[in-house]
Amino acid sequence: MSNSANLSPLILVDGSSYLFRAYHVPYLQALSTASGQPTGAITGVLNMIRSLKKDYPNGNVVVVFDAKGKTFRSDMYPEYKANRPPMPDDLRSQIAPLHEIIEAMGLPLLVVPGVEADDVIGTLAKQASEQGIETVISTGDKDMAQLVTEHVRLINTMTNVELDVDGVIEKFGVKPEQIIDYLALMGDKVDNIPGVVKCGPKTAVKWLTEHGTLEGVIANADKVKGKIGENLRDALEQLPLSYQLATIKCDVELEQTAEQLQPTAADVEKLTELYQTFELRRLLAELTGSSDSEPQETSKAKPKQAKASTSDEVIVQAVEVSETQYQIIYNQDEFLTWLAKLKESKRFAFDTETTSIDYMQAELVGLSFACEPGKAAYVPVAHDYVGAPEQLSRDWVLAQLKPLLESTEILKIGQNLKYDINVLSHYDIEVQGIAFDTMIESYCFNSIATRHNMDALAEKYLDHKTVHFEDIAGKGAKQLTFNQIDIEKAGHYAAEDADITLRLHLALFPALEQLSEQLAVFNDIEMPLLPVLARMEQGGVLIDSDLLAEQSQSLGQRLAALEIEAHNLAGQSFNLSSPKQLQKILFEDLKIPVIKKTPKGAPSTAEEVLQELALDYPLPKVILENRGLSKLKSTYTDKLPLMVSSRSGRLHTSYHQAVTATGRLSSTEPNLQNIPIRSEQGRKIRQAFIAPKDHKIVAIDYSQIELRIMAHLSNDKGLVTAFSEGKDIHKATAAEIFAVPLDQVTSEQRRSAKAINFGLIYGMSAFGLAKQLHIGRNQAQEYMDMYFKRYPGVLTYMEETREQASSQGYVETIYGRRLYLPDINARNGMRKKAAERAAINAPMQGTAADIIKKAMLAVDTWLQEQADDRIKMTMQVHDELIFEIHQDIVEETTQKLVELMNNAAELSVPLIAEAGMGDNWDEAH
DNA sequence: TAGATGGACTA
DNA sequence: ATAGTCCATCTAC
Repeated sequence: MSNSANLSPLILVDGSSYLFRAYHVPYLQALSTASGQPTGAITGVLNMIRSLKKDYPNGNVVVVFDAKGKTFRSDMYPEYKANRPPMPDDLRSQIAPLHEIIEAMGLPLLVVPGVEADDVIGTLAKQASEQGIETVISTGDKDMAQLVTEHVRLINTMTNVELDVDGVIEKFGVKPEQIIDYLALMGDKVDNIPGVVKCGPKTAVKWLTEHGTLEGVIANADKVKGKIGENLRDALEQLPLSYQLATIKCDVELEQTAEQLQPTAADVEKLTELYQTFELRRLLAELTGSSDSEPQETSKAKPKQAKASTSDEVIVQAVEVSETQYQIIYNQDEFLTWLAKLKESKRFAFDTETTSIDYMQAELVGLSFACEPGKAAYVPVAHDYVGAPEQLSRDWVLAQLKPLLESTEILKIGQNLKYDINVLSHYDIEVQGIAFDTMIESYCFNSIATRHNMDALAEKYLDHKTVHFEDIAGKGAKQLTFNQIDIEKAGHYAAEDADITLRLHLALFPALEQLSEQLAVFNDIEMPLLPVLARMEQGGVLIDSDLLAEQSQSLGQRLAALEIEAHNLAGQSFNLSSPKQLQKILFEDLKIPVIKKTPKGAPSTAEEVLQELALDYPLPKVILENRGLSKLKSTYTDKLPLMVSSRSGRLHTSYHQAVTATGRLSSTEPNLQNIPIRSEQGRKIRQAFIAPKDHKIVAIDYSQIELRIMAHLSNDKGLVTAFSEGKDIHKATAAEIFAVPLDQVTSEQRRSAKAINFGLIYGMSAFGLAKQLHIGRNQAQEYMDMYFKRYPGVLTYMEETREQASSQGYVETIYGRRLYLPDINARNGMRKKAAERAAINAPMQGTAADIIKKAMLAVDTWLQEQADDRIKMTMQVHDELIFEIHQDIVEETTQKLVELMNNAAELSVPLIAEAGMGDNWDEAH
């Protein structure tokens, strides 16, 4: 790797680019000292420097930051970076300490006024190249690609992507020396550099490939056709300026040359002090050499642990793997050797490869395993393309594996294990010992840090880019299924899946273990829930497809009639379901006044708007009815019957356990959590969710669970009392706000109170409440003031929650499930306010989610004990569980289920579940 | 053909 | 005003 000149490579760190990026990493944003000084960006940059030093042990690290104030580019072009918001205070406050730390580490630190860090880096790289010194520039900024030469490479330390000359060509499609031309053509929104309108990377590459340079493109501008050609010609005058702005200056006058910038000895005393001040415990431990004797601080006393989870950093540490050994298994001996190894290791990671992502249709094609990092095996059993080698038989392999997979002693590690469990259940294997799902580990660790699919997790936590399924199967219509993929390619992919899953577990679980409450959510709620959800998915629900077909038909007729009526009223034919066409007709042709605009600025045709317009005009009413009905038809009556499994004759959803920010489940394909209920037409769809012969549908839902949780959390005396006395809570609220006796509350007053109660759960603003109730803002504010006067405990709770969110960067449920709120201290007022509302809502919504999950566990445990196939839990809809129960035992079973749900949590107010029963879901509700 | 947009459905 | 999923349309590739 080192070059012939045998000099240490120069490692130039673009400190400012990393500082900004680290600042925006949610996981880092939550970090601060006990006294509230934010440290996330400091931590991020230091971690990055640390990993650079590890990757380039003999490298000569130099760190460069932007200086304060304007640069020569602003003189050239006053609008340069004029759009940039000022630097947020919580970032600014991290810069000086970071500089101090870097200097104490003994690393040369350059901050040169009048130019940007890029220019300093460019200058040093050029000098180094002239001396024959290899240079590596560590940056996240694509503009730096212009500096790449034979002797200068870029490394993005956050993604671990290295770019040399060929890399630049591959990534950008142009050579490094064309990068400036490329940037000039595209312009830069962020830096406010003008470019050619509508010219993105694709067009820029196309032109530069044709004409070589910006000059070439300019010379040939008159030949470019179409709108984009006009745009190019419009831009001709300012393109030279854009070129100048995009050019990194490589002749900055510096006090020291590249050669003179050498590290000095670290000032350990100063460093220690700084690390202590900023509570950078891991770095401190490394500095004082105590890292190996005490790998984790968590095994110590409790108070320390509590502190560690509020202000300290929990690091996800990946295992180092020097090389990987992935094996494809074709014969019985090799297989049995692996089997013995798995058995011996007491825990292993596995993954199934199948023909479909739909668990009801999937057929097993192969399995992969790993029990030490870097080593994994793939066992193909059903690749059937022409010329596929002979493979072990699926039945034999599964028969051998069955005892292991069903053992409660041997622990399983997987990524989205619910899928594998469902697939294997079709081969008569009931997986047990389900201990670690890496998807859920990541979710419990931080629900919003990343998506929780394997590719994303590997990139984020292992710094590893996995082979993606599309890479081996292709995409679009001609995507192959797994059985059609060449075994050698498939084998590497599949083995990597198992290996990465194991490595993710080894990285994530120890991190999770440092957060005792989240570990409990993982161990006591989420992992036990996984097989329960698998059973519900597998069991499915029964629908009456004929009834839905009838409804589709009658909806179709009504829609046709509405369409004709709408065309008549509009005086022209148009597509009723096109908001765009409707906008034109309503607001241009019919000249109806615009009430509200969409986020993009177009006049809105949303329901609330049409509702209002319907008072004065006939067309909006027709559109409204059409909208509602066509939604019902396309999403429900047409679609649901098509999704019935031919295998079971029932409808099987997928519940997702790692999607929502707050801890709720979500449901897809189909979504059973948004089946209509409000409109008359909508309820008809619920009538198609039926019980099997001799069975009843029982639906049990929690009454006002989120408000009860609010009462519990706020411990407001009035609210707790109201619930304890079993009052109609909206009515009771109305009586307080409007200062009337309970029995004199009007229905209008109750409605307002109900809106306020909902508003509270949603982190209400006077603005939002006013909109909801169609009243003035002042009036809404008066209602709120009165509410908080009557329920002061709630006000205190809200204030404390905002305060807590702001100081620690997250809020939590009563079981300690956390939601991080990266925007809680945002400078942008809108984002900050939105984060505050989420902060208010999450503890209530999330605690409700925790409680119903606990109820599901209790119910499932009881059902397993009963082992009675006349009772089945079929659906969960956030605060409601739906069952199929044989009519002979429906009464006593329902009573028992209600009791289990009522006892799922102990709050300071009663937790009440209410049951309904019927032949279909509509009747049961 | 993928992604954005605007709208509608749920708790 | 909190949290989601899914649909049709339109646009850009």
